[in-house]
Amino acid sequence: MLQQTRVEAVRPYYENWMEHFPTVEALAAADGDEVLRQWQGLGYYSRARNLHDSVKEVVSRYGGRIPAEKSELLTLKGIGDYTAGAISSLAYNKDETAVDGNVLRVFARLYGIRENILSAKVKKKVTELAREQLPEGKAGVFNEALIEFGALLCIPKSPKCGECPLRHFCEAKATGLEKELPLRITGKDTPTERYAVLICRKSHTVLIHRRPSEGLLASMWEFPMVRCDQPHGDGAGLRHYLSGQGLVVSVEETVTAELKHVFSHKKWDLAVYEGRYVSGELAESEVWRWLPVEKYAALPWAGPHGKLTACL
DNA sequence: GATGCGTGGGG
DNA sequence: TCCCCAAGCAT
Repeated sequence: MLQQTRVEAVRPYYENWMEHFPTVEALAAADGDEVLRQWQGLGYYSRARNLHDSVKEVVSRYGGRIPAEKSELLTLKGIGDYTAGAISSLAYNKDETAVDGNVLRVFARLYGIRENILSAKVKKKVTELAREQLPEGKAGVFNEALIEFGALLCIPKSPKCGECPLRHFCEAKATGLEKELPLRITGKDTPTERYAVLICRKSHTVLIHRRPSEGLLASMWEFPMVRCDQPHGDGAGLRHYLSGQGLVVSVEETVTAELKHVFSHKKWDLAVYEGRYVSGELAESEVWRWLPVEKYAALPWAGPHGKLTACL
């Protein structure tokens, strides 16, 4: 859960998770959709699938005990160099490094590394430095201290150098680069897309759609959507077409407040998706479903849609 | 090596 | 309001 995610964001999910799946056996036996549902809203949903797969592997291959050896941990889905090192050192006190974003930042400043910390080259260099410093038999507390140090003191912006016990040894501080380092050079920025969401009601059911098992928000359920920032996926044109059919449909953009307003009216019954007419005759399938309102809570919902189910 | 993959909080 | 970015991994 903590991979690329803040502790504050994880905490409530972790607490809830441990109540639902208190043991590896319980998680291994759980239904995949239920696992995804408990992860709903946390992001990076492949982590949930990987964790489920790995825990099943731990039960079937390792008798329910998570391996201590890094080489074995690395064979599990969703466990890479950092997580393998963290489990091996923190849980079993093996002499392994655990270089995460915090440790990269700390070493970049401490050693004045003026290179992109997102590169494999710097990651390798920092791992070597950490390996040299690693106190034999104390890797667990050492790694945790490094990580906590980065999370609490040597923070990304405005590091707390005044309280730092290492301020007299820090290359970045000595050269006045403590706010410039570490260097993070990313690629091109992510383009924005706009979608219209359709709320389509038929008696006491609502039309929903399951996303593909790979890619963005994989396997999550959502309300039907159409691009509304390009000519061939125009939400306004869609509304016009549908009203010409004598149908009552709502087409709104993905703004939570607007969708709450849409839900409050409860009078829609049909929709169009990707230019194809979808009617009450639409057969239920793995992908499309007319879902009774009371069953919403049982499914994993994509992004903002998950927060709307309470409105139904 | 570069890119896709979420979400929410803080400056 | 906008931008940055947070205990990475898979492809």
